[in-house]
Amino acid sequence: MILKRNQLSITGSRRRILELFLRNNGALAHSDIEKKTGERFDRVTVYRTLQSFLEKGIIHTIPTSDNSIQYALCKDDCREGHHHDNHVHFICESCNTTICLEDVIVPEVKLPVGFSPSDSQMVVRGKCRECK
Amino acid sequence: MILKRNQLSITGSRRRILELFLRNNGALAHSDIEKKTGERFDRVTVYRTLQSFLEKGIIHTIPTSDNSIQYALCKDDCREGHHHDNHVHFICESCNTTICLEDVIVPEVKLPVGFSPSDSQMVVRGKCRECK
DNA sequence: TATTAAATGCAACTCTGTTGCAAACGAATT
DNA sequence: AATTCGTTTGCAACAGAGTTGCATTTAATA
Repeated sequence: MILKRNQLSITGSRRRILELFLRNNGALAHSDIEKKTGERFDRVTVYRTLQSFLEKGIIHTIPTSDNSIQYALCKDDCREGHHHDNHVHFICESCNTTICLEDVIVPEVKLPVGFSPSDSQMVVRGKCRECK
Repeated sequence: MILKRNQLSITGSRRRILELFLRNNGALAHSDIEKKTGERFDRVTVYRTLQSFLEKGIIHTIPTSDNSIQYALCKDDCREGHHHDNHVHFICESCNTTICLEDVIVPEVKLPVGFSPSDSQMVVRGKCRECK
């Protein structure tokens, strides 16, 4: 709630979707959100809400190999446009949850000559704490 | 050509698509393949061809943040189901090519207690050799 | 070259994401 | 509390990506 003061006007869908993220400590895909809000909002509204959360730096995206984008809350020190989500993401093969490992930062790698990196993503698959 | 002897019957689309991968030293998305084959094959055929290449371990997928799956040739020592594509992938922000950095292997990371990893993916964005 | 299982193309469909526009709503003001 | 104004929402319509069933064609074998 207080979070939203930062930037955006308070509307039903934004409140509801933000609450979802706060309660759920893992990443959510668009389809998860549609399901969990119980079809109370139009698909388009959900898309646009996620879009504005992204722009404001409230959430970040996690690429997955199965072509579904996952969204997760950013830490407080993320500001508009300027993300610090340089942590590793974990996808559990059993329960299929995507978890931000905030304390595990993406290691640097030495690239071949000529390549200059600007951003690195790392996704680890396996079994999570609960499913092990 | 010889590659295909390994597993699958030789058909027009498979030959054509495999050639594409061999000539193109970067990853290809489904749409790239449709374009580059000049609409000579049905969309469905392209999907099914990629599907069977994946199953046989001829190609592997690379997750990207923009929700498009990239496909790239595997090294020869990939066998059915058992992939060794533990290398870093590079996506150029200028020319938008995805490149397999075969020589850069994904580093290990220390996970929190309880998490057991089975597979790691790492994608680096930036400027490639040509665009720098 | 005849046979058979596999691969292809087509049609139809679902799912995901986008855009334009009118109606509804939130926030600030009076 | 009512008014105003810019933002947000929902709807309809659309575009693209991917899937499935089925009839036809084709590759590999004998």
